[in-house]
Amino acid sequence: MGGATIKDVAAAAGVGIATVSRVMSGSGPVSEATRRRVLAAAETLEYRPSALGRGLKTRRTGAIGLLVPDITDPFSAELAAGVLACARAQGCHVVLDATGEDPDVEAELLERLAEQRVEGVIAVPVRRDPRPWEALTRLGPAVVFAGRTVPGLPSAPCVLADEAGGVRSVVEYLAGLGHRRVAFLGGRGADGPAVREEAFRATLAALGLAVEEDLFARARPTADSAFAAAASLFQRRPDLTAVVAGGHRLGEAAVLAARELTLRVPADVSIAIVEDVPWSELCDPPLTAVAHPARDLGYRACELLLRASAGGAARAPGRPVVLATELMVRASCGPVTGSMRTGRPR
Amino acid sequence: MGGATIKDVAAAAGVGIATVSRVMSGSGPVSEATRRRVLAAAETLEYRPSALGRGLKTRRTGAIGLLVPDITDPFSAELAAGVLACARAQGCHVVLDATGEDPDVEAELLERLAEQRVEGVIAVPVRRDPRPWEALTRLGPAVVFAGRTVPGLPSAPCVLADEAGGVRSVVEYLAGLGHRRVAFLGGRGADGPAVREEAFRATLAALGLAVEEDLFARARPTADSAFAAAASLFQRRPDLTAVVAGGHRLGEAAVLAARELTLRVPADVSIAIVEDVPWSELCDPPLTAVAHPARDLGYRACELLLRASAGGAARAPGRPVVLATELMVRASCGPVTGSMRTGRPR
DNA sequence: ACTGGAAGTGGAAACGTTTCCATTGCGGCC
DNA sequence: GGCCGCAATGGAAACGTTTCCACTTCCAGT
Repeated sequence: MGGATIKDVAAAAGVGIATVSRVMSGSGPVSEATRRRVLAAAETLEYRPSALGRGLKTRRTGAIGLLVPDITDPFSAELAAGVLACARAQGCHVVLDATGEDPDVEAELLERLAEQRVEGVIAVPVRRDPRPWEALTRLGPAVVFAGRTVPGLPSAPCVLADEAGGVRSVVEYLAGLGHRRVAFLGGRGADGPAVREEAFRATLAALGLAVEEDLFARARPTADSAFAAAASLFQRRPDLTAVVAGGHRLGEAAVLAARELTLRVPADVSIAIVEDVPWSELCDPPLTAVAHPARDLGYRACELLLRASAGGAARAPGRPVVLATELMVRASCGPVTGSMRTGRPR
Repeated sequence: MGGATIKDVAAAAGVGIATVSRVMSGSGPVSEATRRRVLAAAETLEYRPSALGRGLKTRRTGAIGLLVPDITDPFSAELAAGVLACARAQGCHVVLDATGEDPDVEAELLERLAEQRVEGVIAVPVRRDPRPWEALTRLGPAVVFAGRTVPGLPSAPCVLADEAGGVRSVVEYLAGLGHRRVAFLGGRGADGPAVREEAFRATLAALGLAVEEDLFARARPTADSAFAAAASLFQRRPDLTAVVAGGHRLGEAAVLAARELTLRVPADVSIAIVEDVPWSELCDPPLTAVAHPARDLGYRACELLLRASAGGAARAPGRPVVLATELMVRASCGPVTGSMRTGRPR
């Protein structure tokens, strides 16, 4: 019942275990007759080579660790789908875990993955501290960051979305529609990467628009906090004509808050969000959004990882791989009109 | 560089490997002084016990395979989150894979998991054929089905949502609002489990409502097909007053088709969907839906699995665990009024 | 016919653990 | 004052594989 071993197969086929191994892995020279006998025996005994024994001997497990903040989040899920696709194609398997944006959980999961002797780890990192990552690398596994970087590790291989470009494109789009008072709804803490807010400010400046601190709102990463931030923003600045939400949770909050305050979108206020989600086109009106290539990010991260763990030390330090974002123009942003909210009468 | 082994630690601490093993696993009696020396040595050498060596010896890997159709789907993702939560609490890790609703992929992934010597598999099964599952069980791993069953395996442990109850509750709700001509938008093939359509028919019958075949539409599992099915349904039966979508993809299609045909929801037609999704409340109007306890399903499936693989043969055949669904009443369903579409004039 | 080499095969070591068993002190009990 | 038993420890076998090496055929080339 405990599963047949290579010895059982060897005995059943009347050959040595080395020969069985050669047949199963297709490595050495084996006569056709022997191969058939071995295969038949393996079939009969329902033999499945043990990845444990093999891994122990070859020091290769074919395991990849994947650490995302929350598999329930569409970004994480798409990323995971990309990793799975690439891993499967390369004959690897993926050990998934969720950090919940908690640095301590992240550190513990890294320990576990190290024990599992994964060949590499793909992570959307939480911890700003580079040491756990350095420690893991020293232990063996390659590490590739996806979607975010760790400040202290500028040379670590990573695959990123072009956040700055995405934010720039949406701000330029809004400016082109005539918007001058554009608010930014950002995250506080680990959630909303500050990179989006930075890019927002930079684009405003580049376009020669005023940067009013009053038009920035920040929320903690809970639905309530996001809603409160959005609502208070709308009430504080009745003259704003557009808002960019720096994350899909924040986008939800903006939509809900606008609806609560009976603001018409886009007649009264334009809304754009930075992380596109499947439901943007189901909203009424459909939401204009910056789409991240999450699946590609995952696929590329996995490619990079496998190349790194195969190539060994020969790998170059490597610039970050940056994948383009795409502005999905839908219906939630409109031109500024004279009749807009508290804008000056035409 | 290849990582320190238990021997290295033993040498560094001046003890035998057995003692190191006892310290690391906290099993046997070890003097406090020795324990400290060993721990210090392990720390210095950055020793991480190898799960490979341990697994080989103990025949326990702590690995759980998780097979979902598509990790990108909210149901799968929530299920996975539940499994992860339970697995982590029990010190297990999860090997994730996506079947893409393809029976052959599913079979191949099962082979791989068997080689990995997972202790069990949690699966949203695709294949109607019970044999691959029986074969896997014979090899050792326990199997728990989640969300669906395999027709040929009535006694296999499984954790299900109360699909029938959910459908019944939404149909009764619609009937209570005065709806008499309620359409059902279902899936064809593996996607839309026929169990929902069956429950729909049964409830109609129980309520004494006519079951008109003309009010059933079926779509292949693509967005285009779903949209086409929904649109043609609305056009074919302008007199229908409500539609139940038997899946969230189909619900999307219904919403989009209604919008395309400029039907007002719920004034012209009421829409309800069977699988709740995060964006139902963001829709305008928010969608009434039957919510599945996907995360609990995953958690319970994992509990069941671990109990089965621990208890060994002592496990009872076990009735399926059925978890309640919940009708989330939102705004997309309204009472039937005389002015409704092509209903008789008041 | 003899030899060099290749094809085909089996034995045995090694991978890193856990665990059984044996060994050594040692204190307490009769 | 011996003896029993327990705490503390180390040695060695076993888990299932891969792979190096050695060995036997057998064939082609001389």
